[in-house]
Amino acid sequence: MKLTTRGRYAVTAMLDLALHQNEGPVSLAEIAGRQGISLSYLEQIFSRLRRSELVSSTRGPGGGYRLSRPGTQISIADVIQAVDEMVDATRCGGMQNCQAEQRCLTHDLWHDLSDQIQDFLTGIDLAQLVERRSVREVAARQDSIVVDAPRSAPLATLVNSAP
Amino acid sequence: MKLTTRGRYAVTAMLDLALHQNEGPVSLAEIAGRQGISLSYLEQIFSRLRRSELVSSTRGPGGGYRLSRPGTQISIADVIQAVDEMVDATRCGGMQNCQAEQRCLTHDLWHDLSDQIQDFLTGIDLAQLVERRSVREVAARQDSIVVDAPRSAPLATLVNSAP
DNA sequence: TAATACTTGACTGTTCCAGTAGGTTAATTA
DNA sequence: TAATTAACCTACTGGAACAGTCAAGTATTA
Repeated sequence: MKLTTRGRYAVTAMLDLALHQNEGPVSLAEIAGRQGISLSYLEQIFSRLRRSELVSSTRGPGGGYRLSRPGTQISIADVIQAVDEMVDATRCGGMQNCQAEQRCLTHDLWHDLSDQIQDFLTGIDLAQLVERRSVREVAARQDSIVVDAPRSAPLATLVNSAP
Repeated sequence: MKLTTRGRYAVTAMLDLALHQNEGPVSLAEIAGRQGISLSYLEQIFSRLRRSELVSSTRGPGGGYRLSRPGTQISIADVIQAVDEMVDATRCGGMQNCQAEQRCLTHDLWHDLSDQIQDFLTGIDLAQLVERRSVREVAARQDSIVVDAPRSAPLATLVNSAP
């Protein structure tokens, strides 16, 4: 089974992206600030998300990331699969060589469980999450608070309007 | 999320126990031999299963373990919970302090996923597993091969023949 | 050209799983 | 009573992978 902080961060960050997409490209520093995730770690995560073509990036000032397709077409399973390996509860990873090259006693059980999880995560997309009341509530709270982002403290662009 | 080899071993061993219960107490050496699990590791696992009162033991020659209640009353969730910590997909472990002492953006999502998994694992008990064709097939295969389980090197004896 | 911001890769500390090793205690059998 | 069997317990270890850091590079825009 694979479901780690990295996967959770990835979904959270993608959801943040979906929430702020209308404002143009979203920089990782913004996401890091809002969601309380290490910027450097986010960079690693988005490198994988980009390779899986879930996001596209624009460089330079004012640049950042955006979803590469509508939120209705990005499932939670897509996101997790991009950053963690496939969610799979079997030991053999679906192969049937769990015990001495043969199927182990509980192979089918874990296989069924994997399907269960997979179906659940495939059945939810980013657009659905954005609509949820609980998500909107937390998002509103986060937007009302300005948090500073680490690294070289490029605070100016977040807080100040005048140079 | 917590679903490791230990949890899988525990379920497999408990299922083995359920399958051979009618023959009296089952020793860990037998289970280790049949299921290809290290004996020492099994001892650790059964120590937890015993503390959770899922199995009871008798010492001495002819001793071993038996289920402490009917297989219909032991769910897979019970077993996994006994050896791994609670299966929980949230980071905060159900508390709502995932981000700066507040609920994080995706808290509810992971909570729902946890429920999903929990329901699935709670809905299956050992007796049901015993009845499954796929289980009976593998069990028959395992019973037809007599393996002796030495203290160390459990896998080597399964594969190699003596020179 | 300078500033911005994405990109990449190497590196590190920590945790925890999976497994090993050795011993002790209790019950049975000879 | 001694030897055998098997549960019971504690400590230790190698390795993997996660979570996170650091630093240098490259592309884009003002």
